[in-house]
Amino acid sequence: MINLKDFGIKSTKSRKSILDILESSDEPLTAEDIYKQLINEGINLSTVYRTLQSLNELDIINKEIDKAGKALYMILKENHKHVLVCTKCGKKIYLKSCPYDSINKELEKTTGFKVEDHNIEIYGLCETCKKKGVLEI
Amino acid sequence: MINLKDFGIKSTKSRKSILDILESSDEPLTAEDIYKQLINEGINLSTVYRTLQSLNELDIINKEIDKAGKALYMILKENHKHVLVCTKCGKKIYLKSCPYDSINKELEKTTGFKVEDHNIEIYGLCETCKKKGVLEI
DNA sequence: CGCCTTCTTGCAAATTGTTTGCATTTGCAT
DNA sequence: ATGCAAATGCAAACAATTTGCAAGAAGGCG
Repeated sequence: MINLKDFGIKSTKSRKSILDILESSDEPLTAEDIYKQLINEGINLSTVYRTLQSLNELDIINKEIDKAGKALYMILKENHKHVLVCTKCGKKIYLKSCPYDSINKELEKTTGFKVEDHNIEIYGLCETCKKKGVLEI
Repeated sequence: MINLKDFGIKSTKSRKSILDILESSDEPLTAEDIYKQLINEGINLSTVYRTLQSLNELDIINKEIDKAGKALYMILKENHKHVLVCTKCGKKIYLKSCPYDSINKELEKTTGFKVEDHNIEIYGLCETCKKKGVLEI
């Protein structure tokens, strides 16, 4: 469990709750998602946004923008940067490691580009939908 | 040059202008970008948005969301789906083909996931910035 | 060519997600 | 415990995008 004081910001009830939610979720969450889980604690939506911004600046969480333009936030452990997205049922399979590392080295040679980081979303059919697909034709 | 009637929508002056701009740009554009290039033609911003939505639904253009949450649109020729992004100067190098195709086959075997499509952004340093970086240390 | 229906447009107002100003409250170093 | 800087709530501001509606244009058909 992260201690926010170590990061130079005050450890408040709101922040701890928000961090808690992020730490226990294995899916990226929107500000709204988090806010809804906190209505009973009386935490303001602005506070959620401001906290998420702080956590992001401190590199405790990661911020990305989804296809609809909404911001998604998730804890930075080993980051889920490689995702298989099923185009039929929407299921996401998060990969633990990058299957492309070897190719990246080759890419560096051929383009002269030094690879530092990357995000990959692969679209396709999960095992279930793949099977169903065959039956439906 | 695309004929919009073939796609089942009316070919209006506004739409032709917007399509023209998209066709002659090799960079993704925001609705605002396009709108600014059309102020002298008196085209409304809503029209730009509505046209972009139609073109996107017809798969004539591609829509993606940038880090700031703004929508970027670009013509779908051979789609620039593989991009090297320089984290220093922001330069983008669009790759013509996917360097990972071989690995995707392997991925299909190990995860049972049928790969249909993917988007890749690779972050790093372009050749120029890579050299500068070394000197600055 | 002109008419008619249907699709498009302009305009202004609404929506959505996110940010900000300010007065009040809270954490926490001393 | 006390004081000050940092954090919060609230309401209002914002920016990007969407929508309702009335007016205007496209293009199929006679």
